[in-house]
Amino acid sequence: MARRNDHSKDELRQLTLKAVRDFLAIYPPQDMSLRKIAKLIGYSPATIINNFGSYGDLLLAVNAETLDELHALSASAIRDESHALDKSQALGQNQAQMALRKLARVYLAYARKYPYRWHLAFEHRIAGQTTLPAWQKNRIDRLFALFTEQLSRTGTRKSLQELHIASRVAWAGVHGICLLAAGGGVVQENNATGEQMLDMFLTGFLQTYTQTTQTAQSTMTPVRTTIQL
Amino acid sequence: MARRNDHSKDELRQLTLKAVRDFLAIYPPQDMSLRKIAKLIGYSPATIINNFGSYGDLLLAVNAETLDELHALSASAIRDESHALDKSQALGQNQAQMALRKLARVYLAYARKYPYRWHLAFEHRIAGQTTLPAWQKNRIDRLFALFTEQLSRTGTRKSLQELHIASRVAWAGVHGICLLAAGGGVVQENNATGEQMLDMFLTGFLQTYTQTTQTAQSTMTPVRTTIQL
DNA sequence: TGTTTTTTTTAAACACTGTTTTATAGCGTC
DNA sequence: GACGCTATAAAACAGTGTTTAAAAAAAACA
Repeated sequence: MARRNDHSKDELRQLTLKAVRDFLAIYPPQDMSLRKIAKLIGYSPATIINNFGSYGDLLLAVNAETLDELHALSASAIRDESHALDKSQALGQNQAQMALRKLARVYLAYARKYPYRWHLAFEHRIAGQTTLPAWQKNRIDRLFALFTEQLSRTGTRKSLQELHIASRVAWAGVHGICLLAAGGGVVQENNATGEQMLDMFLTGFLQTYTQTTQTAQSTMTPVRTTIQL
Repeated sequence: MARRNDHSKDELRQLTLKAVRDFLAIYPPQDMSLRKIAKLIGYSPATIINNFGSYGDLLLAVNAETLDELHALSASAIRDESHALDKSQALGQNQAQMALRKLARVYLAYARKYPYRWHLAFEHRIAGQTTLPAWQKNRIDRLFALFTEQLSRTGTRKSLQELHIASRVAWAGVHGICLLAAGGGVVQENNATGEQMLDMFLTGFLQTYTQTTQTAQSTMTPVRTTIQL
């Protein structure tokens, strides 16, 4: 009915986001609803919509937080690795490889610690929206960039295109393994640990990536035509 | 109100499943609803629920179809590859590697052709259900088994545990890349083609997998402690 | 100070959703 | 023909996100 002035616009935003975070710490996204969050913060559903635009936009804001947090953790983990100089074989290449492994482990640890929020961030699609907003896409790209940076530091000469593809492959592999290891999805793996899978993947990937030079593409499989089902 | 006897129980099941398939050929899963499907087949919502148990169970049935179709296509693609004897170097190992590459391409082609159904099959979780039914889990395991089979045919001696992990890694990599290449999700990649990414992934994975023997695990990264965030 | 304007908030209405209940129309059986 | 059984759906229910309209408090202005 009337204005309350209990919280400022920004305070209410933070209050709402925290409520969602707390909810997703216990319950999966499909159990969440606008009205439940509204009740949790003691405001009406319409108030949340006024502040975020829509329920979908609220989820998008939560996802932005999640991606930011994941990025921050990843970046700091890499920074730690870069600063700790490996005395046994003080080579930037190996530092880069170690950084990539650490990156992968941070991903896995995050997906395990916040499974619902992690899941929501990577699979939520807005109802009518076919493409997600630019500020969200930038956050995804920033995550990719972490992989690209470290791969470029491995010392192997690659074309920009190859580097681009390699970073996507690295990310996709890590993501797929996290999906399997962190559960929450349809597929789930219990017999193999996520760490084992990540190690096997990165060992194979990095070994071939660092030994193959730009010009010697002959070790790569020849291009084939797309399969028609 | 009254019984119509237009279709038998099984006919109605097939009719409903086809309606869902047709719907998902055009519109994404989040636009679908029980009532829309009911209207599409000319029956009431309650009739569908009587036949499938719930809307969630209907989706589960659709997913079963999807997984069956994907399995059938994969299996036949592998069979073709196994029968076509490679005359240049008629070795089972390379046949297995080629089969794995073909497997990956079938996955990608399927995810591209039926993005919405593919997405639904791998990310749909029933609301209250924490674990999916056994008959569905078996279908997922059957997909993994295709990877396990081919990996075991590469001729490299591995422990059962290692083979198990490797098949999961292979699947996860392929899945992650399909997620990226087939779109539909939050992340999407346009600059790199799915085929390029699959080739790079499998080349790296298979090269290391086939060269590393069971006893020589020294090339693998030493086990580390789990990261605490 | 009193009045107007603006802003914040919500209650209520709306159009949906999946599900349950209840009633009924048709079929097979005696 | 009367009986039960079964398939079907209409209606009711509890929930969803969103829009509309109204009201009250704060801010701006006189």
